[in-house]
Amino acid sequence: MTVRSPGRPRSETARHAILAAATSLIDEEGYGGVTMEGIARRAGVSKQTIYRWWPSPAAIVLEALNAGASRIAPLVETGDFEHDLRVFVRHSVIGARGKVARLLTALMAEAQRDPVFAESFRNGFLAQRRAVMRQLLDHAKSSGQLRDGVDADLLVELFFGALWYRLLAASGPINRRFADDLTDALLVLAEGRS
Amino acid sequence: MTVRSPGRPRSETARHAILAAATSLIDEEGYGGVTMEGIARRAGVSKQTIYRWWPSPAAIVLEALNAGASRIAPLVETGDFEHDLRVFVRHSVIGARGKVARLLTALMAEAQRDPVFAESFRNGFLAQRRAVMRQLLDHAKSSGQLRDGVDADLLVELFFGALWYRLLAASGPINRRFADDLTDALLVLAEGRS
Amino acid sequence: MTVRSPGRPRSETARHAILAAATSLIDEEGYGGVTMEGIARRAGVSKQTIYRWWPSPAAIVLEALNAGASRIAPLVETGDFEHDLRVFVRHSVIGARGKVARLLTALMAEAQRDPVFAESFRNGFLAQRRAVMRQLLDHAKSSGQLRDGVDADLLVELFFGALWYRLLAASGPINRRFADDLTDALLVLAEGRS
Amino acid sequence: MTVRSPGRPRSETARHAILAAATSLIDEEGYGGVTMEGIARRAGVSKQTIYRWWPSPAAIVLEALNAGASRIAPLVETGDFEHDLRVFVRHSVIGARGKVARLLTALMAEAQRDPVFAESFRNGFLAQRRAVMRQLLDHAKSSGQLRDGVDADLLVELFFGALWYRLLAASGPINRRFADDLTDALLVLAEGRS
DNA sequence: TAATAACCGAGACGGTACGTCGCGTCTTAGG
DNA sequence: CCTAAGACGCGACGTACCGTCTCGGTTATTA
Repeated sequence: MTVRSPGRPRSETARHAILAAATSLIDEEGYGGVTMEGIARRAGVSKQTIYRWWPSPAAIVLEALNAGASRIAPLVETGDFEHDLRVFVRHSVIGARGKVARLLTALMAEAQRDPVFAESFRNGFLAQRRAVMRQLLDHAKSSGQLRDGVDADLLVELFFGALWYRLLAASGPINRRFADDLTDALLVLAEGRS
Repeated sequence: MTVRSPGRPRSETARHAILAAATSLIDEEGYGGVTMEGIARRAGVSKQTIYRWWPSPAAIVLEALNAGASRIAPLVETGDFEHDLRVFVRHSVIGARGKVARLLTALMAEAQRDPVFAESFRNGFLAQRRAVMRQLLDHAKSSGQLRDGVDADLLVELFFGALWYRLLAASGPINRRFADDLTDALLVLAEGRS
Repeated sequence: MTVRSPGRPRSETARHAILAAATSLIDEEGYGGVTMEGIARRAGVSKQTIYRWWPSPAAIVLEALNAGASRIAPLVETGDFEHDLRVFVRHSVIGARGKVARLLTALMAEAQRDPVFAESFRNGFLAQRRAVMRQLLDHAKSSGQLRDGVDADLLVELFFGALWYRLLAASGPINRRFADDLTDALLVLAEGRS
Repeated sequence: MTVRSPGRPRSETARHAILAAATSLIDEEGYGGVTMEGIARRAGVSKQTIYRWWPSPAAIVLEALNAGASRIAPLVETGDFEHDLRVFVRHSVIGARGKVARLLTALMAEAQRDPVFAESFRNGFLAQRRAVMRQLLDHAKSSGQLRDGVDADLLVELFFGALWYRLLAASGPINRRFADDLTDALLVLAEGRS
């Protein structure tokens, strides 16, 4: 028994046009060219409609990321730690290329300017990504596939740190090779291999 | 016999006032509040003077960082790899706190918006920091203190990745404990310890 | 056997609330602050309801004026021209003070902006007021109390002109003294007194 | 020895373009269509430049009126009261037609909305016009051309009242006939003619 | 000692985006 | 058929910065 409030319902058309406009603007003009005004123009929407639902361009971009990327690196566990970790890292790395990379770097940049957005980005998106990997490590620890005394949180930060650094500092290619190198290092730390 | 061009020389007073204004604005209002206009106002300087010497606020901030932080983690090598690495990491981590942290995150954010600045920041500041650590690893390898097949570049990225991720994602404290945890992990990877 | 159209009848509650909101808004915020949006808010009424019955804020204000001021200077004729004129002028002047003054000036201002409203205001309210005075003069002329060749229309315009000028230009007090001075001047022109 | 302040001087080009844009907009779209935005567009000028010098469209229109109409009814006195009054009235009436009429009604309307502008309009333009006629009457009184006990201020208000009422209420034509009818009435009141 | 040159402050200029307000229209649920 | 609620495209508001452009003045070197 859903209760419907009166009044004209929110336009899904407008919402999609706004998200699409934001992402296409990032691609074409870079994040510096993404403005509320520009999104409104391209989406054929009034500024008021945008401000009614989002406080900033970053919030729009974040929603676009979440909408289009719910499938990024969904955790698939077989129970074989090495295999699961390798798959997770590959998905995470490969999923952070191209358009998604532009969204990600834009959001991280904006989080440094806007404390309100920073809070939602860090506690939302970033924490969630860490939690996924953390869960994988926890299961491996439970099944005795990790050596004693492994600091799971540190492994998580090493992985995401390296990935984000590649994105933000453009210090090298983001490809399968990079993913596997990272995986190997993580395995050394997690399993005590040499 | 220094060659002096004719005309009024550049005012050091103005230069210092501008750098000071930029850093104090970052502290007080966050990076979003740092504008050419605001810097000119606070420094008691005309906008023309600023534009004559810097193309953007980020360039000013970068110069302020370099000016005030030339002493950050100058490499001090004793030849004992473990010790030298630990000292380097500690200096790097401790040096990236407080006001310096605000400068760093602001610059990394701006590099995502402004491709011109990005080029100078990545190839200048970031590459230089990596080179310092890289040198330390190279010396250790030369003296046989690293196991064979160690990927020095990967170690560098793991370290700076984790440090920058802490800065940008505010995922945890930036302190000596964090530095030593990182050092331990790096040693495992570099020396094959378990 | 009154014919009633089907459907929900018009809400008198809403109508009164709208008129009251409009007049109170003029008093509190001046005519510039009277908007359809603001009236709806204050009256607790939807905008649609207002637009269904009135085309503009001015139309609402005009209705409020007519509703609350039907008793302004109703012509009372005793047959004594001087007395009747004096009474009419006094009523007209005194009746154009306070809240009514604010309504009147607002309407005259709006008539300069909105040609549609101007037509109804000029041919309705303004012409009607002139007609009342004109009737008084016609009766006096019929009974031989005006000298020959008097231009009744000019007298009407001199009176309303002076009154409106006081209202719009705030060139002096609007009181009984002003009314009687005007009356005396009109009598000179109408009766040939000196 | 004029002291010049430093900085770029005000652009006369921009000033003229703004005044011209404002008057042409009034002609073409009516006063309701005169906005800061529209003036800026038509004048090819930034909004900031307008706001730097004028607080409202009405202030621009007032300046345009003063600039273009300094020659309106400049008092020309021969000493012959009847003649001088007739000329003054004719000039005042004929000068208040066409484009000037649109400026005048727009300004009077705006004075009802904006108390700040009202003050400058009433104490500036309107009071000045009254003062001119007042001076004419004073000189006539000094030379014994007015009967005793004439209330000069009342005559002034009767004249300007009638003129403004014609403008605002569109109650009749604004032409030489109207001017002379008014003059005749004023002479009756001033000289005691019959 | 003058001329020349590069700097400095002040501040106006044409622009673009900001975030808000009101417009008049529309689409709901409900009396 | 009316009402309230409220979202919609639209356009103006007044402000903040952008980067550029004159101005009047101030130090320097060079002739």
